[in-house]
Amino acid sequence: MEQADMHRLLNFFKVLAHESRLRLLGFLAEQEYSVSELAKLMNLKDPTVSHHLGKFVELGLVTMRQDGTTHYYRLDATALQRLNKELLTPEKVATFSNESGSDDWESRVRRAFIDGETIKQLPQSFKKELVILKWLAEKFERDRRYPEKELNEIIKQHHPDYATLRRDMVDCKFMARENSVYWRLPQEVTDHQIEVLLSGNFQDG
Amino acid sequence: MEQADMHRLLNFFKVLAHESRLRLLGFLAEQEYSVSELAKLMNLKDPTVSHHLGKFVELGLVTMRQDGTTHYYRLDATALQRLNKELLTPEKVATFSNESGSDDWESRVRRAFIDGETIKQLPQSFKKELVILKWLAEKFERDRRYPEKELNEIIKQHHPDYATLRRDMVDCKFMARENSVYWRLPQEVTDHQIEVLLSGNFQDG
DNA sequence: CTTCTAATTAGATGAATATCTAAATATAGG
DNA sequence: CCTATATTTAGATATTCATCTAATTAGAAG
Repeated sequence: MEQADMHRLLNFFKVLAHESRLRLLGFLAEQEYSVSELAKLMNLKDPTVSHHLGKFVELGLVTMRQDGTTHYYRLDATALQRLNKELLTPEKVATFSNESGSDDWESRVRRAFIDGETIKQLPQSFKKELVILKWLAEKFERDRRYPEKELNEIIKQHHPDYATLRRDMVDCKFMARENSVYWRLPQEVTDHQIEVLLSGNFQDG
Repeated sequence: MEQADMHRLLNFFKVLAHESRLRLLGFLAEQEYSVSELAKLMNLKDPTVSHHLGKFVELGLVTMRQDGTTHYYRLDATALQRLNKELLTPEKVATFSNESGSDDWESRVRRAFIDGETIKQLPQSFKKELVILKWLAEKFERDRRYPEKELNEIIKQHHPDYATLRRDMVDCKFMARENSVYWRLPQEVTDHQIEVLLSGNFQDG
């Protein structure tokens, strides 16, 4: 659904994104014209104009009526307004990334940076990295001790740079470590540490 | 004014008329992203994304905030709505052909005396000639200076009697002249002069 | 059926521009 | 000052598409 909308809009923009066609629309907005009339007015050849008009008709922006061998084209003004209003709302635009979603910020961050079980890339922003670390931490049971080697293996299933992630999880107190053995810390400890880290660090929202 | 509007709109469409950029907008609608984040998400190289973002910023659709070496981009949703509403009304579109007007008196005069790009004959009535002069004046860019020879050539493309037309355009202050160089005058100057000339001069309709 | 005119379709060419690589710039940290 | 990283700029290539000419289709009238 999003993709259909997006390609409809894309086509709309592509059709209107040329000077000749905008000027053509200008003529057609006043009254109806035949192909050859328009060609003379615009200093273009008939086939060129015909080609442009075809795109308009395909879009539903312009209609044609035939009289003898002459084809008269005119603008459908209601179609213009309809397209104009219906297509370009911020909510629609938000769906174009097909990483869509009407849920909260954390979900959006996860959807952006995690694909299934693999982290596509590490965010630049610390706040966003926290979301990823939180997700990663969930892969470890509480009340269990992980030798460094095992911890690395688990992280590697989600992202190759296990060293960075391991360090950051410790720094943010998602995990603790002693003698190369790691374990998950309680929620409150993590939350408190994050608050501290963020307090000097006002980034986006 | 018409032409400026039209080129603004044209640029707007050109910027939005590419799939990569629409998808980019999709991401930016949700939250802010850095260039490299977007590049990875879209499977494009950083310079490509930077290039697209530049166009958005130029349009005023997207804003950037810098943190260290990282540039965060985000959508200005109000700008989107503003552009969307302001630009694409049927009345505006009608001006793009610079053969304006639906079926008012001016349009009828033009249709009577102008065929395509050539003036079929000069009207007898001063009021009607004004319409033709106005049309002719549009063939010249504002903020540009035309040597008399070039001016003549351009007028000759529309009517053989360039001398009369040149004189009348100056008289009605469509154009000004100094040392055989001509340029288009601002709308208000022309309008004012026409009012003066017409005030003592009630001819037909 | 032939001819004339208007429009469309097909195919070729050229211009605009999306994307890439390489180089330049700017910022943070040692 | 030197290195490392994020971005931008420059320049090259490739693709998309506007426009043209030539050929085809379709209607109107002899």
